[in-house]
Amino acid sequence: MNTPEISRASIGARRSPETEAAVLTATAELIREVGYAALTIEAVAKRARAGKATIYRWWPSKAHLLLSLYSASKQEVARPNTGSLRGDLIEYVGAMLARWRGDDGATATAPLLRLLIAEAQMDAGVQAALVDERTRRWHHIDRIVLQARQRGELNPALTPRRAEQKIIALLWYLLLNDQLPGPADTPALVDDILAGMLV
Amino acid sequence: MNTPEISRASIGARRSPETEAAVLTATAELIREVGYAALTIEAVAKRARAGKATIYRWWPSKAHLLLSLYSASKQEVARPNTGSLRGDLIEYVGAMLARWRGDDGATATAPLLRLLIAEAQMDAGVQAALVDERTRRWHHIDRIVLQARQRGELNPALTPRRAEQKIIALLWYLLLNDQLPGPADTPALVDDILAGMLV
Amino acid sequence: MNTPEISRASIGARRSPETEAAVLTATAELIREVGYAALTIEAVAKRARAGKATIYRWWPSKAHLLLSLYSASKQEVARPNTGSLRGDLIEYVGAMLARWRGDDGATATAPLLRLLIAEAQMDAGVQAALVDERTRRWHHIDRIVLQARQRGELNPALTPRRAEQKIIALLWYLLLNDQLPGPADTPALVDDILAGMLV
Amino acid sequence: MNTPEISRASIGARRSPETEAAVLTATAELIREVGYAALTIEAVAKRARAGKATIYRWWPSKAHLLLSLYSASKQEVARPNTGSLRGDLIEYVGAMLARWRGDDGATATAPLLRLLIAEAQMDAGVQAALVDERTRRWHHIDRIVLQARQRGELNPALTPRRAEQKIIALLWYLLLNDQLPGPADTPALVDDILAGMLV
DNA sequence: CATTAATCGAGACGGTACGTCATGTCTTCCG
DNA sequence: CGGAAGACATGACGTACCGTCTCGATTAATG
Repeated sequence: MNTPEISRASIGARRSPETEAAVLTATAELIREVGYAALTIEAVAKRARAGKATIYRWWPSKAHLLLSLYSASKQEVARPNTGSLRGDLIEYVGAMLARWRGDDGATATAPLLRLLIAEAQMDAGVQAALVDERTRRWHHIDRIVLQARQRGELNPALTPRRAEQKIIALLWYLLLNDQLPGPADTPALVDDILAGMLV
Repeated sequence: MNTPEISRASIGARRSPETEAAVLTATAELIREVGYAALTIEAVAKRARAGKATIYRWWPSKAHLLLSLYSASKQEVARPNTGSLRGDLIEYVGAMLARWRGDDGATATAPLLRLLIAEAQMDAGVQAALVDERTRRWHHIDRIVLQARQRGELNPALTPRRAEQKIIALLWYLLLNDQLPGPADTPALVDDILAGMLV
Repeated sequence: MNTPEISRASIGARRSPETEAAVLTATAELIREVGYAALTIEAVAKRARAGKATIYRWWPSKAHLLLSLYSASKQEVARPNTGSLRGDLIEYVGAMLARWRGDDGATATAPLLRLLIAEAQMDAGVQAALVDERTRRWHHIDRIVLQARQRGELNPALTPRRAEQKIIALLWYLLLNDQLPGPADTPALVDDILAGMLV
Repeated sequence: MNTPEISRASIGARRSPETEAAVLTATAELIREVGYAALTIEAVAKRARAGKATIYRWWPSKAHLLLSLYSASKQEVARPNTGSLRGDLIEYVGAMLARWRGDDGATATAPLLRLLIAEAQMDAGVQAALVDERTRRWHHIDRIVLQARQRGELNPALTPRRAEQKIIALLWYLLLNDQLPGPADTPALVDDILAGMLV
C-alpha cells in the first residue's frame, strides 16, 4: 500500500474525493513511517501525487490532517445499557480502549489522539476543534452517568461533570504515558475508577 | 526585562553563566510573546546576544530549552505531614497548583508543563526526561500515599500506584484542558479525588 | 474603462469578438498597472471575465498577447512623397514617432514595441513574428530609400539596406534607452541621421 | 565542465569565493543548455551545490546573475590611437565585436548583452545597472570621438554624444537582430557608420 | 609573562520545508 | 456546444530556520 501510482483524473471544478482519500492515506502512512514530528506537507503531496496547494486548500495545517484522520476513524459505539454503572462503564470503556488499540482490525486511534492532545496544547484552534469533537463523542458518557444518577447509583457528592472527568482523566493519563491496559484489564480498571480512595 | 543590551563579557575557557541565563530569559520571553510553536533558536540567539552554536552546544533542541526552563523554576515543597491523607493532599496539591499558577510571584509553570507533556507525545527523549523529572518530583506523593496506607486509611483495593495515578490524572486533565481550579477550590478538588463514584 | 462588469453571453460555436476585445483591453490595462513582467494570464482572465482556457486557445503565450496588442494599434501611415529624401524622412519618422508616443490620442506603442523587442531576444518565435511584422511595416522606408536612390540622392557607397538600418538603428537605440525625442525635434534628428561623421 | 562535484569547504562568516564562482559557472552552463527564459534559481542552486538563500543573498534576481556574468567577462581593451577617427574606430569596433563573438577563446558576450538589454526593458533597476556598466565601458569611445573632434575630423554639425550614439546604435541593432558581421567586415562597417547618407 | 586552549559573538554556508503563486489541462455546467 | 468557472498536478518562487562551519576576539589556566 505504498505510493499509489494510479493516476487520479481531475474532475474539474468540484472537489476530488479520490485526492482527499489519497492525501489522508499518504498522511497515515507517513506518520507510521517517519512520525508526526517529521511529517511534511511536501512529502504528503508527493506521496499522494497531489499538489501542495490542493492540500493547503482543504487542510490549513498538519494538525487538520490529523483531525481528518481521527474523524475518519470514527465508528459508532453501541449505547451500553446493562442496568448498572459498572456494567455500562465496562462495556463503554472496553469499546473505547478497543478502538484506541485498533483491536477490531481498524487503525489504532491512540497515536492519533495523543498527537491531537499534544497539538491542542500549542494551538488554540486545534484545542477548540478537539473539544468540539469530544463533545459529540462523549454523548454516551453523559447518558451513562445520568442514568446512574437517576438509578441512585452515583455518589451524590459528585457532580455528573466531575464523575465524567474522573473517568476520562485516568484514561487520558494512561494514554499519554503509554500505559493503556490490555482487553482483559478493563473490569479492574473500571473498578479502580469507581473506587474511593479512603477506606 | 526586555532585550538585555548590556554586553556580557566572555570569560574564556569556562561556560558563561551569564550567557546561560540570557538564553533562558530570552526563551521565556519569546515563548510568552510568540508562543512555543513559533519559537526559533535563531530568535533566541539574537535576543540573548548569543551565537547559535553556543545554544546548540548546551541545548540540543527546543525541547531541552523548555526542560531547562521548567527545571529552573523548581522549588522545594515542604513535606506535608498532617496526620491524614486528606490533610496531606490538600497541602501538597495546593502547593503544586500554586506553583503551576505562579501564585508565589514566580513564573507560572503550568504553560511550560503543558508544552512539555505535548512534546513528550512526539519525542521519546523528552518523554523519558519528563518521566525522570517526574519521578524525583513525585517523591512526596509516594510518601503521602504510603503513609496513608500504613495508617490504614487507603482503600486496600487500590494499589498505591493506582492511587497516585488517580491524583495526578485529574490534575493533568484539568491542566491540559485549561480548567485548573483557583486557590480556594483545593479542598473540594481533593475531596472529589478521594471520593468513590458509587454510593 | 476598468473591470467590465457586463457579462458577455456565450455565442456558441463561434469565436466571440467581445471576448477577444475584453481580453486585449484587460491585458493593456494590466500592463499599464503592474507591468509586463508581473502580467499574468490568470489576472487577464479574471479581469476580462474570460476563462483561462479560452485565452490559451487563442493566445499561446504572454508574448502573443503583446503581439496582438501591438498589431491592433496599427494605423496606416500615408506614403510620404515630398521629392527629397530629407523631406520624406521627416514626414515618415515624424509620423512613426508620433505613433510611438501616442500623440494622436491613440495608445502609445513605444512601451509595447520595447517589450516585444525584449521578448524577441529570448524567444525565437517572437523574433520571427516581429521580423514579419516589421517587413510589412517597413514597406514605406523601402520606397523612400529607393526613390532617393533613383533620384540620385543616396550616397552610392551605401546599400539601400544599410541606409535603412542606419535610420531604424538610431530610432531603436533611442527607444530602448528611453530617449525618444519630442515632436519638434524630428527635423534635427533626421539631419543627424543623414549626416556623415567625417568633415 | 559539468556539475562540479568537488566539495567546497565553507569558510564561515566570510563570503565564499568558491561558491560565487560555482554559481556563475552553473548559471552560464544552464543558460547555454536551456536558455535564459527557462533558467531557474532553483536549478542554479542545485547545479552549483549552493543554497538558494546564498544565491538570493548576493544576487537579488536572475538579471543580476546575468550582470555578474557579463561583468566577469570584462577584458581591458587597448586604447586605440592610430591618428584618425576611421583607424581608431576600426580598431575599437573590431575589438568590441571580437569580444562579443568570443573570437579570443573567451565566452561570447553577445548573447549575454542581448539578454541584458532585453531585461533592461522590463526592469528599471537592470536598466540603471546596464547604463552604469556602459558608462564605464564607453570611456574609450568618448576619447576616440573627442580626439577626432580636436583633430578637426568630426563633422561640427554633430555633437559628440550623437556621434557616439550613431556608432553604438548600429552595433546594437545588428546585435539585437542577430546580424553581427564577421571579423573581415569591420572596416566596411565602420565606413558605413562614418558615411553620410546624402550624396 | 607569554602561550595555549576553550569558549564566545557573529554570521555565511548547504539544505529542507515552508506557504504562495502561476502554469496549462481538465471537468462541469450554464446559456 | 463554446465558454466561464475553477479544481487540479506541477513546479518555481522567495523566505525562514535548521544545524554546521569558520572567523577573530576574549579570557583563564598553563608553562
